[in-house]
Amino acid sequence: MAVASEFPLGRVDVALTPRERFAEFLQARGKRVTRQRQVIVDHVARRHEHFDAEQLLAELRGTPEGARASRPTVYRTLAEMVDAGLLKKMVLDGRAVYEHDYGYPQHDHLYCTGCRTLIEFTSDEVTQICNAVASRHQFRAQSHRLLVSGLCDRCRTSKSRARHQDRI
Amino acid sequence: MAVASEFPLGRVDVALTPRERFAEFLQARGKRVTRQRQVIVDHVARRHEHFDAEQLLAELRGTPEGARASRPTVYRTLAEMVDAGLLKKMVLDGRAVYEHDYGYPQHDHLYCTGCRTLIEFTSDEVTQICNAVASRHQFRAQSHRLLVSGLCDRCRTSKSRARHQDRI
DNA sequence: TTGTCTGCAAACACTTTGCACTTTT
DNA sequence: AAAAGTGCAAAGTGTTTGCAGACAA
Repeated sequence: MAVASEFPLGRVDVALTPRERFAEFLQARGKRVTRQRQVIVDHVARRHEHFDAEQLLAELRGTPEGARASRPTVYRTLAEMVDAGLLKKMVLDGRAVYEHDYGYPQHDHLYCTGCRTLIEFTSDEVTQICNAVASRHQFRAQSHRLLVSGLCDRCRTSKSRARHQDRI
Repeated sequence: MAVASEFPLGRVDVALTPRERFAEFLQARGKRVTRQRQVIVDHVARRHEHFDAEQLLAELRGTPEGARASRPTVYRTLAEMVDAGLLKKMVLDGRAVYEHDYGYPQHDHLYCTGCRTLIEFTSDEVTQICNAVASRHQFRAQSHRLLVSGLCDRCRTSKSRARHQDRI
């Protein structure tokens, strides 16, 4: 059994910064480039791990007055960033989790149900299988999401075993 | 590119009926075999499609007086059935969706973002890839979930295009 | 100026919980 | 009789919305 190449994921060369790309997207839609939207893109661009809306909100609360945004605005802007192709959204344990999409290669995840850590991996084969299956069903595959859940080395050997195994 | 065998999914021979297996599970845990729990297993066993808690609840509302169960009981019992290995739970569009697990082969899904239909397919290769990736990361893979989303034939050609593409 | 955006508070959908009463064992 | 389960109403959680005032174009 062959498995596609795998490598540490990182930023790939892209023409525009996330901020620029978002501004472009907003303008194309007749939306406005507001202070809040910029604060959010910039902050998100600085992060490199997965995060959820409340986490982001909490982080913004810790920044100077002028660099904050309210809860509704955070939610609204995250949705726009997904539309803009800057972020990818997935639902885990009942809440939405975001990760960078812009300038990052397609990848999937290992999820440790013990410590709730996400680890990224890539596999071209998965994509190929998706396409093959889709065409067999007259489907046009637009994307796929593969989540392999289990226990990481640490959680497997530690006493504090996995809890949330039912909430994939 | 080779893709694993694929076949219409159906009930596989198993020793016990879902009702019996659930009773066994309950007894093993010192839980009681109540009228409501039986009503729910039986009803679920009769269904063969994917469903969510509110759907099930609505269906039970339409049955004779003695064959109903309250919302909390439905939610509690579905969780128990997942524990018992009778049902599998997945989260789609923000709500939990259940499908049979007992006596059914492992499979994955195509999801049409237009009409929100789920289509099952099997692929041994996916499982193999999961295991290979997991072991490379010192993970013990317990399960995986692969969702290929896109548009089915009908939705692709109809005018009413997909909406909810962001809520996988 | 014009129309969009923001933030507040309130509403939401889905799910879970506290508790007095009922039922299984 | 003892222990666990049920249903009701109420509380939660994460997320969305209506609307008046604030702001970008």
